[in-house]
Amino acid sequence: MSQFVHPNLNDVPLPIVLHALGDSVRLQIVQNLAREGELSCAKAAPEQIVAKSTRSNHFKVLRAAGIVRTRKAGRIYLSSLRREELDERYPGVLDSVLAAAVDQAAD
Amino acid sequence: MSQFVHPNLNDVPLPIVLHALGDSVRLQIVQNLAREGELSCAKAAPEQIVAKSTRSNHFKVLRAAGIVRTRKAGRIYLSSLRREELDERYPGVLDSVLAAAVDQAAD
DNA sequence: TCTATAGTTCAATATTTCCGAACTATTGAT
DNA sequence: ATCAATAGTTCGGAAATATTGAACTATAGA
Repeated sequence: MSQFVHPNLNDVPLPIVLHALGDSVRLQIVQNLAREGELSCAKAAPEQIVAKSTRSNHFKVLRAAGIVRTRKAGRIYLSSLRREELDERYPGVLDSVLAAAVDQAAD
Repeated sequence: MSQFVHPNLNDVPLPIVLHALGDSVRLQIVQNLAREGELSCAKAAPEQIVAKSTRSNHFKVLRAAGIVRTRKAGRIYLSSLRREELDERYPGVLDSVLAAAVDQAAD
């Protein structure tokens, strides 16, 4: 049903962004999107890790934080990072987080 | 009782750091410490905002995330940012967060 | 049209966070 | 020495969040 709401980044306070990034599953999703570009929910966060409904909720959190944009393509939902926008609003934050996350990846 | 535990930053995963920063009260504490240097708990986070016990817990979270170091001085506990260490472990993260937080401050 | 797939929503449970109350330790005054 | 005040911690329960399975929606393909 719902076509998703993607907030204007000016309306997203910094703690919301950091909170969204401050979860290992979501951070992994963000990393995957950074590495691979647009991905389906399933590919961005394999279901072994969390239940399908939890995963869906993680994407909701990421969207609400302005970190991810999701569009529907057939029966799939493709998400991608809002990199430039985010970098304009909060310069360096996403970049440094992604750089820091690189050496943590355990897959 | 407890003399505080301050983890080695190598033992602190990135999501823990981001989670600690992803709360408006804690972020404000961090900003205050960045601006003023070493501060007592009370000065870093005035009690009007949250209960004393909550504030105490926020500091515990910040310590566990390796963001803050606390030492006892008389009946006061002085906390300060672990800036250099944090910057060595996660370059740019704290700096960009502090820079981004500046224009958000509402006091 | 029937079945499978991808994801959402909902309601219940599990986990976290927040708070007040009781406690510890230190200081300063009497 | 004792008493009162201050700064913070710890604890247990209440409030808020997160996670999950089950039921649902929508699309695609046979």
